[in-house]
Amino acid sequence: MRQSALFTKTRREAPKDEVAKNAQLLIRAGYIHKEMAGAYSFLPLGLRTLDKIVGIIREEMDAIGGQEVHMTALQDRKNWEATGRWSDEAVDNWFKTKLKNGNEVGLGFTHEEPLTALMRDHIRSFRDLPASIYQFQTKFRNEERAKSGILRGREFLMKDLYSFNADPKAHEAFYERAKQAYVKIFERVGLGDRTFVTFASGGSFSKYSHEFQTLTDAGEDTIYVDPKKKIAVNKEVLNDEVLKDLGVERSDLKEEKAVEVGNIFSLGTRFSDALGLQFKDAEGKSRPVIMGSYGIGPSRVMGTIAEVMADDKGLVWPESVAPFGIHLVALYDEAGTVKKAADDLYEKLTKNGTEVLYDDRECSAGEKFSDSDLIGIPMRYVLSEKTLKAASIEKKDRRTGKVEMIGL
RNA sequence: ACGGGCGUAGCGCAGUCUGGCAGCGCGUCUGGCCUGGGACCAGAAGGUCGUCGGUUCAAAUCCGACCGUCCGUACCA
Repeated sequence: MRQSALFTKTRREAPKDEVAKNAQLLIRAGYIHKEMAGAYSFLPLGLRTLDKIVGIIREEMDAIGGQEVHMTALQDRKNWEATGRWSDEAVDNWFKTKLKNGNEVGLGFTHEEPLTALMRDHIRSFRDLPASIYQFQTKFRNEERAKSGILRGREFLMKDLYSFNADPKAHEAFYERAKQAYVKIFERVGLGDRTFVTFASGGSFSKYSHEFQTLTDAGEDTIYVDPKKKIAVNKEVLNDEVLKDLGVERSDLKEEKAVEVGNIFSLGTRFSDALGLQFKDAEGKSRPVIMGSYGIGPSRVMGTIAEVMADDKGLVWPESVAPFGIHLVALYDEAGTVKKAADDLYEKLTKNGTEVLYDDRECSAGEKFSDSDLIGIPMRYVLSEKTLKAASIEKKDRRTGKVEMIGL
């Protein structure tokens, strides 16, 4: 991509209505645009990064047998009335709207109800199990107060997978695989070191659920981390019994602020009972399907990476999610020699399948460098009169700042 | 939902206390000069001072309501 053609512009200052670091940097660098409080559009750079995160999650979900679907955001109230989650008393952050005929519909904040209802058409027998279905979906939550940029919006992207098993044992086995897939996802997007499997309240069907919490002061959750065992406990459930269950000592725990980037939990038969999702077992007996739910917000993950990896100059993306692999910065000379060499290099790299953002703009070196730092592509190649004389390219690592000269 | 802050050019702000010509910086456009860290010089364009109402000879400025937005607290299946 030639930067002169990229429609987004960087800006020197953050808009005054953003305090959250992730939103400030992502807006300044031209990744996102704020539409209103808690609702952000993704621009070309931002969409590329979001798509990389989505791609990683998709690979890991497919690897554990997940099948992707795309459900509707509009929700039929009858599924939600069946589980008692339609009323505003039960769920206080519904977005609801009306059809022309006056019937009320909702905008989905999660999809247990409609998917359970959908699966009734496709699960009849134990032979139809197990199944695990997932989607990437825009979710709507009518938060009383949006905050923290893309870490907590009213509209956001969510990957939600739901598992369907014949018995608790099969469910537990899948749950464990999903947990490991999540660990892998957070490693791959560059958050592995600071993301902890965190024990949280389990609801009525299991003792615990598991949250994936990334350490950052920008987070809203307080967790207690055992760094040696690489596990954590959410403050909400911290007590002696839990400590005993997990085999950790209170003295080993450190209090930390964290953002919940993922959450998995067992649903038991709550939804299958309420919506009548049953199957015939080998003896011909009808039994409810055992379910689980597994969520990750890709947009929140993106904000979290921005939050924890950035430095004072701007964003710093891990290679796996960066919008481009190389930022080619050309410092043009009068004669046009640098321009020709840079154009050639850009063509060559692009043909090889390398994703290159080529700064071919007619502006000062300082501006190009500042923009490059702000945008945060992991590797910067500089081509100038100076480097051409040595028939070389200056290669700089955005994260470490390490510079080396490589042959052109 | 409660408490607090903010709303003036595309962006960041001053001006509001004490009513009296709509300002500055960045960005944009023109021309010049530059070209390894957001350079410099000259010129130009750009405004419903959030909205509605009130007070006044006169309102960005005072009063009221509303809207938007941020922070904190509460909430977060």
